[in-house]
Amino acid sequence: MEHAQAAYQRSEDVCINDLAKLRSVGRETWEAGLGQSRRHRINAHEVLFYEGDTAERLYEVVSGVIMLYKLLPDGRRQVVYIVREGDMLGFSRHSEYDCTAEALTDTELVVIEAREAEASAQMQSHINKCLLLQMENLHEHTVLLGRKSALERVSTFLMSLVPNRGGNGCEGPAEEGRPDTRTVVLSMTRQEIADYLGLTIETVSRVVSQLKKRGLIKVEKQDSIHIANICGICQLTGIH
Amino acid sequence: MEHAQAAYQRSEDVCINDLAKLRSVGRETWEAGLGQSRRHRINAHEVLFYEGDTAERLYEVVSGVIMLYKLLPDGRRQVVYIVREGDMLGFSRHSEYDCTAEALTDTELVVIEAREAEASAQMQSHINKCLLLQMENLHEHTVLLGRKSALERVSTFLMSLVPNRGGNGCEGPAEEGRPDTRTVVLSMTRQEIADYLGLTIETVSRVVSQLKKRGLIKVEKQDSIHIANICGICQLTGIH
DNA sequence: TGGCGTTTTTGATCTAGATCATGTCTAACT
DNA sequence: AGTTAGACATGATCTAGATCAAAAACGCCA
Repeated sequence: MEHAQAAYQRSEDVCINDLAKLRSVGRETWEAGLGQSRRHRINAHEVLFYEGDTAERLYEVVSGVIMLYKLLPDGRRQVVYIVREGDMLGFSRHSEYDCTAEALTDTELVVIEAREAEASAQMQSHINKCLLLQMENLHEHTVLLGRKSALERVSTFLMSLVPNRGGNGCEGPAEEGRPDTRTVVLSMTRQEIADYLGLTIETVSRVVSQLKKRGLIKVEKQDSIHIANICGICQLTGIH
Repeated sequence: MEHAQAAYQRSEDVCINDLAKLRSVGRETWEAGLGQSRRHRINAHEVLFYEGDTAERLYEVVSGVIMLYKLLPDGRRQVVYIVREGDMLGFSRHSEYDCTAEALTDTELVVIEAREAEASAQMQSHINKCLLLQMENLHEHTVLLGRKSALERVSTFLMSLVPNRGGNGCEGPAEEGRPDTRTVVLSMTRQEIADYLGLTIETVSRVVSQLKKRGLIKVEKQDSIHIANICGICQLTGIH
């Protein structure tokens, strides 16, 4: 299973929860088929829509990162999904969004009117592929939240930022001797990471410190982590 | 938001994470359009497919309950979804199932060849609706796993078995004076519930005992719980 | 109806991670 | 370069839920 889908992920810089396959039926294809396709830009920390808003539009992320979260009435927050380039958001089963969508970075989006999306078969097929991707990612994240330790959660999160590595389609380290290394940009604060991983900010911070002390990572900027030993982190994700 | 979808849920015995709307484009409609549509029956605790199996078929649950779960290599298990009547399973982004599907009760299924499903527009639309439903349920469950206490998790689980109550579309108790009461069938062992809620079997058992002591529920059989005060349980779900 | 394996409940103890409390770093301004 | 507010790290303590260990209840078949 580990290497089963390597064929889909040969391109370059494809993350685990990423989109090589989506791209093959991506924007270029369906955008032409739409009557009008508008673009929209939002800045980091702006809200695109709130949970409960009337769901009239879908969005595809052209560049940037968006988080979807839900709040409990007492203020507890859970980030339920991270939407990256090529992925979509704004799906709704009835008339309202079930999550709030907030930009983690400056973001460029394609706006798709829900009415129009329903009419286009190509669009429907694209939506379908995005939904299947999101389902798989959510299943994986459910395991993380239900059964993994803090160390495993943070390690899994770091691995999810390394293209072509960890979980399905892992290519293993490059040839012998090459350093098994990569710098990843988090584009999330410790609080946002905590709310994504079902932890507190302090626990996230402590795990990061522990990985640093073990020499597995180096914190370059708050937002940017150099992974000194990718396989080492991967061993801590709980999937081995 | 609370009462927004009441219109969809008027029929009778429709659970929160249930399917009033799906039924309107349900089996009757698309089954006729398929070349052949086979039925399949499996017994409680039989496995329909394993994680990693080649994904050639979709299934719709006609009667019974199926759980989808994932295992970590050391044996930890997380139940990621419960598939009930009218809902579908067997979705896959590439060639393999990402979860194991095991029957909780004796189950009757409609079998749909993946190739055929792709060809039928009606089927596609039905699949799409199921995916949207599952996404919403997964988002909700993500909040439960990431942020809710054991008491809140078990209460939420119980409420999910009460038709038309809890969360969206809650109708509130019947008229004044009517007992706010219902017997629900779990169709899951304590271990399966624990693996669904991200708890241990002992914690589930203790919370159930606590609810019993508080007079909110009565355990009729191991598998069957009488909720003596539905609103009382709902108050414990964390969503108020 | 009685025996037995399985599931569930209950109790005692332990611990990972939360919570509470400071201290330190960073980055954006003067 | 110096100031400052927000983000991050670290330390001390607490606790919800896990773990370990029996006991009790269930349900099944002879």
